[in-house]
Amino acid sequence: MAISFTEENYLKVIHRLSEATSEDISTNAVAELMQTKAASVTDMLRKLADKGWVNYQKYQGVRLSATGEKIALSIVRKHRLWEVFLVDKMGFNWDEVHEIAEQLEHIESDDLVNKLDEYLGFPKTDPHGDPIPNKEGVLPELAYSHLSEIKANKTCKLMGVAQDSAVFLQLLTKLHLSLGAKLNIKEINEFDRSIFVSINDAEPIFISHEVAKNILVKILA
Amino acid sequence: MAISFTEENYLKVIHRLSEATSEDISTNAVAELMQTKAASVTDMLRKLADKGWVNYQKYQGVRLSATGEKIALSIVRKHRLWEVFLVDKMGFNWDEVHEIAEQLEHIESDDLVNKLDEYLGFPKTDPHGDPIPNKEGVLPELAYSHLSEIKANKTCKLMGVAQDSAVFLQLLTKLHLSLGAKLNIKEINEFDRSIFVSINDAEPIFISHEVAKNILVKILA
DNA sequence: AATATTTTTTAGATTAACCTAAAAATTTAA
DNA sequence: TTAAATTTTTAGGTTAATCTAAAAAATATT
Repeated sequence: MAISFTEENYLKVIHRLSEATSEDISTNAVAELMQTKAASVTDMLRKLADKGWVNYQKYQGVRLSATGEKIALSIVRKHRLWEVFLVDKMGFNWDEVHEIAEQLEHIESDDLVNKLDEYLGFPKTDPHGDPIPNKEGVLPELAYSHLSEIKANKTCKLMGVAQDSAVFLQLLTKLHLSLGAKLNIKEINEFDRSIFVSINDAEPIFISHEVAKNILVKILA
Repeated sequence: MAISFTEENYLKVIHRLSEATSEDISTNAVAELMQTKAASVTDMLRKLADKGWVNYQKYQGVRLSATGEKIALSIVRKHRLWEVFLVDKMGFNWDEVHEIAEQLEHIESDDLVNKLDEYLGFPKTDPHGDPIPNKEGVLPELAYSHLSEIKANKTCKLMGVAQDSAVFLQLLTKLHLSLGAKLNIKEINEFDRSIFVSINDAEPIFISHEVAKNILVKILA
């Protein structure tokens, strides 16, 4: 069945909200991410339900059907592969690629996506550490921790970020925090849960709790 | 001023028709290429004229304004650069890339286009031999001849095609006619203007006038 | 449990791009 | 040079996606 640009964006947004919770997704939550009004969302949810891509009962919220999930994952796959392309091949910084990938994710050609995947060397994650679904739509489970939850004196590796906003990514760049960096938690300040961290064995720097919450790490020791 | 997907396609089509003639472009001609009805074209032409992208007087046909020409050329530039990408980097055949490039040409990011241009090595033509406008929108004049106009015993080089349809390109591939091939016209048949041509000094093969008309060549000797 | 608040839906419009059918203008041909 | 044929435009609708305002349902609060 044919799918429009807008329908794809709705499925993507519902998918993204569903990752954070097992509850049904509210109309208002979708409206906020879609930057539109609740009334418009209601219309669209009815339409998506008619097409069989979501399960929706009025006043009860929405969730993706199996088909809807498949479509959403294929869009996520395209988005993340194009981000890898933009950073690795085109030389963009990680904070510049989101908007362009939002456009590229709607290009329709399975053949192209799979060739791109191969050309990029079948990457497992995008430039922000987010996992890339494979051809079958299977998302590798990465199970990372938030830097804010790591105990003092632990060593870990920066594997991803919980937020793709340009301002956040630019801040990380200024702090010399990039994917793969080795992080050693020197001290956790009781006052505001800010931390002192040594990046790649350099002099420890100060990091706010807010920043630490949005950094995903793998514990090394 | 904001431009829609559809408006871009109209400008592209008017541009393409304008290349073949210095006359004003008729509503019907646009309708045919846009695969729509004349009435819809009239609506759109009025709108494009309001935006200053075309000069249009009712019943008199349409032509691109300077601004419109600029926009059209930037779309052509994107289309052709993406075609080079698809063939050179993704490994597609020249008859498979048109539809995908029709989608990619609407991706909006000057930065990306220029980075792509550089990544591809600033190509002068796309995989069909069509010239690629530079950053400033200047189209290199290539001035090729149609194979159907070349005299017997002349040698020439296949530089492009006058048609991008998959069926035509697939036929050329079957006949071993590809960009850069050296062609030697052995004989022109008076009966139907078909010709015998040797490709890269191989045994001469038979080519119909219809095919020859759509092959662009540079005369060597 | 009744009321107040919030969320969601319905009703009715709007806009872009398209359509059909009929009218008007242009072009071709007798 | 009028009549016929063709092309183009106008008039009036349709569909997808949106909106505002008001009504209905769900949730929270006293």
